Amino acid sequence: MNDSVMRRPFGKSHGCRFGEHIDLNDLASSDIELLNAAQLIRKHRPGAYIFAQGDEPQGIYCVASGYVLLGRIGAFGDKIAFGVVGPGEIMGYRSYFAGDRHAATARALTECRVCLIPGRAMNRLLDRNTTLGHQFLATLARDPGPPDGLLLRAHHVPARVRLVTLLLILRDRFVVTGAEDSVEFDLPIGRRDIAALLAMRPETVSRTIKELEDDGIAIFSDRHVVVPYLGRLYDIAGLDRLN
Amino acid sequence: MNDSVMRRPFGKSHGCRFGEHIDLNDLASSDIELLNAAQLIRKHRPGAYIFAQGDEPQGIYCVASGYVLLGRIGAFGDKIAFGVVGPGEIMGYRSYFAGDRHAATARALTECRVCLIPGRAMNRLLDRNTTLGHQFLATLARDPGPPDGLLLRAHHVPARVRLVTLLLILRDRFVVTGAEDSVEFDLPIGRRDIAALLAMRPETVSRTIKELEDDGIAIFSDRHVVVPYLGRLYDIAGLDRLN
DNA sequence: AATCGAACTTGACCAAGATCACAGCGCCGC
DNA sequence: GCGGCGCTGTGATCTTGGTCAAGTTCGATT
Repeated sequence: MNDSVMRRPFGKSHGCRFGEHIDLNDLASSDIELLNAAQLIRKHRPGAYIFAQGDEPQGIYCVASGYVLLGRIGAFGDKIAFGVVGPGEIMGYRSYFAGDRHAATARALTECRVCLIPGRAMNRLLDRNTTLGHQFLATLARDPGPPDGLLLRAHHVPARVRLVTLLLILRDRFVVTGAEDSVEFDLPIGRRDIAALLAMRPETVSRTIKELEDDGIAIFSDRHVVVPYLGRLYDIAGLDRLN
Repeated sequence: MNDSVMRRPFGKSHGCRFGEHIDLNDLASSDIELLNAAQLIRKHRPGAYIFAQGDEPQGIYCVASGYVLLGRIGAFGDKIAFGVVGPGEIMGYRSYFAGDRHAATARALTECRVCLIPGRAMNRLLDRNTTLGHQFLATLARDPGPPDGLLLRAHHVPARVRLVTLLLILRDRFVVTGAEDSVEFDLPIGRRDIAALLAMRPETVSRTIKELEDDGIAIFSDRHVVVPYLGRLYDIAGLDRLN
């Protein structure tokens, strides 16, 4: 990758509008100077990686020109793209603010120029300027972010795994007895709501519960659940692929 | 609903910890007084609605005790629950910060006490206290939020609808010609990436494209797309159910 | 030109889960 | 008690889209 690095004055002219909801006009000129001094603009050719899943976030990226594809690799090795970022839009901010490693990979779709606002500069701006903070809150709140949790998985992951995952979540909250490796708890919701939570039909919930009972993984009496070997739940939720 | 309203001093003791990532210890005592004065605590019985999809957000809710089920009704009338909120956790903040109406419905699962921090007080706190702002940024960044967009729909919505939705999204960005009701544009990505975006297989993309062509809805030549009647795309993406 | 390979298409088959239909069952009001 | 209603379990069938296995096209490399 012969991506080149260069500096350019910050302003509306070069395309870094910072997305729809963030308006640089709200920045004081001293803030804009800070941006100018701190930003790094890089040029990428199609296919180049701008950042990759697992990387430590360096700051916030803003696409000046061209298009970028966001994707991620799920817990099961499923590759999924979930967004296209175009001129004037920002990316990478979710992981940055969360303080986690990047949950997504950004790959140049076309030739493109991307500028990076280093985290240090970003934080200084946010402390000076509460309006900018409000705008970022709004931007984050509107952006659904990378698909994760039950939902994405819902697509490729069998019903049994989804159900077991839900059991693990509810276990924490509604435990009755927690001896050794076995657990006993009460579901706060009926089959109907379980079905809704897992995006499937009540009938399928019934059948899947029966499967779990047949396999000795959990015993259900109405809303009461007994799990003899908690480890098995983790096995199923973690990586099935085998069974 | 005989949900009662009452006031209580704000502090760690009554369970309003504001979620994992937000620590009220960071607030100055004057800020805490502000919270005490502004908050409204309500008691709800199981099944009661705390807020409903489409409501105008009043502020941010914090569950003091009990459990709340979050759900939403999709564009197609599909009811889906997507989370359970327990003691010390906050909810409703996404819509509040986004400035949109609530995208979800919160229903009491058990008897519960929920306190509401009105928006006005919230904003004042945020302006005084940039640390709190950072904490909310982190909270928002970590919270996947209500499932929406292509992904949730992916589950119940047929491949054809997902593909058409993608076409509508890409149309905006890559238009070549935009006469009257017909459009012509170039896809920035290949079939493989389309498949990844829509969480399906390249084979299925091919087949679905063929269907669309057979139905005269769009004509594909490699990456070039011609849509004679744009309205039809909206029909398919908006509410199929008929076809 | 010959070949290789990547991206795409097409067809046959299969499996998971949705749908439809119906039967228990508990609960509530009368 | 009786009758209805909503939730739940069970069975039969169907549809969607994933999987596997060949082709096809096209561009790049030698």
